[in-house]
Amino acid sequence: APRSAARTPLKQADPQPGCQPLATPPRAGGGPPAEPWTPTANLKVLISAASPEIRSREQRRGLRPQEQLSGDEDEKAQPSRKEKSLGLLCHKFLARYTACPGAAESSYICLDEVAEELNVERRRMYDIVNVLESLHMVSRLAKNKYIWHGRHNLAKTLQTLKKAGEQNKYTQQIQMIKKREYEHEFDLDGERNEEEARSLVSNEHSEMCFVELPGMEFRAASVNSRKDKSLRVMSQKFVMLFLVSTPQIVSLEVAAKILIGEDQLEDLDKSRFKTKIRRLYDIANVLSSLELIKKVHVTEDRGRKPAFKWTGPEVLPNTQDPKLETTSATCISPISESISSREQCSKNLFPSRVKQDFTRHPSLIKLVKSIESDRRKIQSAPTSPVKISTTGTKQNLPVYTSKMSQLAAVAQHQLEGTPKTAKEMKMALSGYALEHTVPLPEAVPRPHAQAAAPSLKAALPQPLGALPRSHGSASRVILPHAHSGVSYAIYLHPSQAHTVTMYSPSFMLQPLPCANVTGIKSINSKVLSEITNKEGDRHLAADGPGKAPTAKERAVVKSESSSERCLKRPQAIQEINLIKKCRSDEESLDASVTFFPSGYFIPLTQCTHHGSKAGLSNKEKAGMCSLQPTTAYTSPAAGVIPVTASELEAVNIPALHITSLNIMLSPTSIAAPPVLSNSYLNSSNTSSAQNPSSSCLNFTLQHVGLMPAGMQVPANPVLQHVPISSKPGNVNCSSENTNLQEEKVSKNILQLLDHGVPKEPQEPQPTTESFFRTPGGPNTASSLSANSGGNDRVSQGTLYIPQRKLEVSED
DNA sequence: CATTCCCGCCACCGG
DNA sequence: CCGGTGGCGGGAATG
Repeated sequence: APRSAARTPLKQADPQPGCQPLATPPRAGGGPPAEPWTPTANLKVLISAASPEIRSREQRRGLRPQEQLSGDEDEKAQPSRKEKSLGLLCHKFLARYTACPGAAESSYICLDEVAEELNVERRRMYDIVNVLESLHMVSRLAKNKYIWHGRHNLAKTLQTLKKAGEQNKYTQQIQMIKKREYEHEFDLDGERNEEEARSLVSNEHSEMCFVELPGMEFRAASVNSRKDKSLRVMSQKFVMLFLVSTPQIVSLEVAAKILIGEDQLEDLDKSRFKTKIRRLYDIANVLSSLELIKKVHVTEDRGRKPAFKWTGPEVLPNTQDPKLETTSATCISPISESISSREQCSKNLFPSRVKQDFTRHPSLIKLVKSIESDRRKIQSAPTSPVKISTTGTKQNLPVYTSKMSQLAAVAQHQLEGTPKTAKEMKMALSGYALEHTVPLPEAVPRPHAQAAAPSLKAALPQPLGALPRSHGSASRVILPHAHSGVSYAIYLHPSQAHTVTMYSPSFMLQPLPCANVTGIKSINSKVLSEITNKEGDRHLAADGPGKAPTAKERAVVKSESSSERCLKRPQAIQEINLIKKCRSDEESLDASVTFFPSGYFIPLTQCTHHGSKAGLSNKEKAGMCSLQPTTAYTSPAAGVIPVTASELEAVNIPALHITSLNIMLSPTSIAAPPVLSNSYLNSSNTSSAQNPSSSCLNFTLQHVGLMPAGMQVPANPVLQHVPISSKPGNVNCSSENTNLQEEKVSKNILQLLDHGVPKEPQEPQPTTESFFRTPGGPNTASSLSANSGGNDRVSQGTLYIPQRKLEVSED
């Protein structure tokens, strides 16, 4: 009995059209005339056309009661629910901004006005804007104002989201859920154990964080408001699901489960679930209006369930522009990030108790604080002398340039307006094309080319970029982004913030569609392949579900090529060493646990191997104490793993970015082909004998989150092999310390840099490659096919999912 | 009855 | 203390 039902039935308070315009709604009489405003208006028309009859019928009904008014003709009609739908509303909204070619003004959005024009309550506007914001199609400027960006950043955003999704292991999570379902159905109730085990393992839902783009990160301090709450975040996650799943179809049910912690028992949360679904519908409606997804029905054994299919642009891992180099990946930039020490967290949306169990590992991070203020200043001075070096990335500039420029710029390009007709093809093209084709806003000074475009695909690491300027309290993590070297920031939930990590892109192995493995048939494999072809060989590796061999081959190729441009591994190593020196030893161990390149949470259990409990406690503490000056500082290099350098190399974790420090090495080298990773995983279970390096890899993977610890590695032993710290206790501390120390650390680091660390490592290094080729290494992937057959739970590496017939019906 | 999802109360929160 | 935000869930409209 939460909120009582005070629900008064007065629903029609009405701004109703029928009545006279009270306040002069702008659109006073305008009922009938379709909105003139947009050229694209047609779309909406069509849409609305959807169910005319119903509406009409409805109308009459409505009129009857109290009428009197009908004096006039207009049939303004009553609304009919459909006409008021969010989707339609969203279309109207989009129409407004979408099509305007040059009008700069159009780029500003004033909620009130729009609400009025569209005649809807303000509340609804928030729904729309929030999801648009999650895609970075708009950003909030100030109180009632937003700026329209259109699809400019869409491609980047999607890439980022995809990456994030991969890091979150969404693919696996989905799998898991499906599996669970399956068990339920069939298996009577067979193994409960399994379930439990699973639950432990999995769930890492992580975070609640909001992924941001560099250019628009600002939210002025003041302006920035509520911590990101769900809708925004939920929307991003939802999108991530599409991007990572192979048939790009996501059912509401699954999405809801994932978005919820999913960890908890199900029963009780019926209501929670329901609410989640409701929200998803809201989001879905908006996304549909954007033509990013479309509703379909998935028919599985158990009946058909509502689902959505991604119709947006394919996300390509990256792009091209071989121009890069310039900025060579490496950059050292002083970043400062502030973590808000205090937590501002009040409540979390996702109440998962489990949360605590997870340790955060953010992708890159940074936590420093301080400089932030500078940044602000900088803003004022465009040409500020600050040399943020950021060499590579040019994005910095833009950043401070600030919104103004952006705005202006943005205003200009809006294209998009893809009219419905051409749809898909167009869509795909447009998305992509637009992105690339369209120059950034002129206003923004874009220093040279974008960062190099790694020819590799997504899998590759990207050059790290500059760091983002920080902002206020929210702690952000930056993700280096692929092309363009743009960095993205992720806002972490405050509580999690303290943990720092290094991000190494290399880790992002993509889980890759394991369709084969799972046994799920991808309906559209054809489609995929087509796409792939289309795109050119370039990106395919990542996505193609193709057969292992092929994929592999490609992967290999890629890596090679990539190697050229890659980073200088040696340097990286050196740096690392340096760091190590600096840092005190004790931490080292933990560090390994705590920080690892992937972002997001990893269950401590995994990390520690067993001693999760302790970890928990620490974690909590960490949160609380946020910053106390610690005496110890050591290095924050925390990210460094205790593993020896050589080992690291072996593992291919070469590039460590020490974000906190601001020293970033470009990861480059890595390019671990997704396929490989996959296979590797599989193989792991299978073969017990692994060479050290492999174990290392395993370890790494687990930590990273690629592999759920429990699942993949059959025996814990693996962990043991790893040279990691043997001390159990340390783990805990690390996070805490890290946090505390960051500031110091960063300083130290900087100092170091000044002194002797090579700043611009440019030479390419041959490193990574070798790793891959190493015999015994991951390459050996035999396994893909091997496992698929058995469905037993045993093979943990892969979840076996019964093949179900999946039919997608269009609607 | 089931699926969709509109509506708007009301808790927050920054100013 | 106010007004913008936006979680949230009842329950109406639709299917």
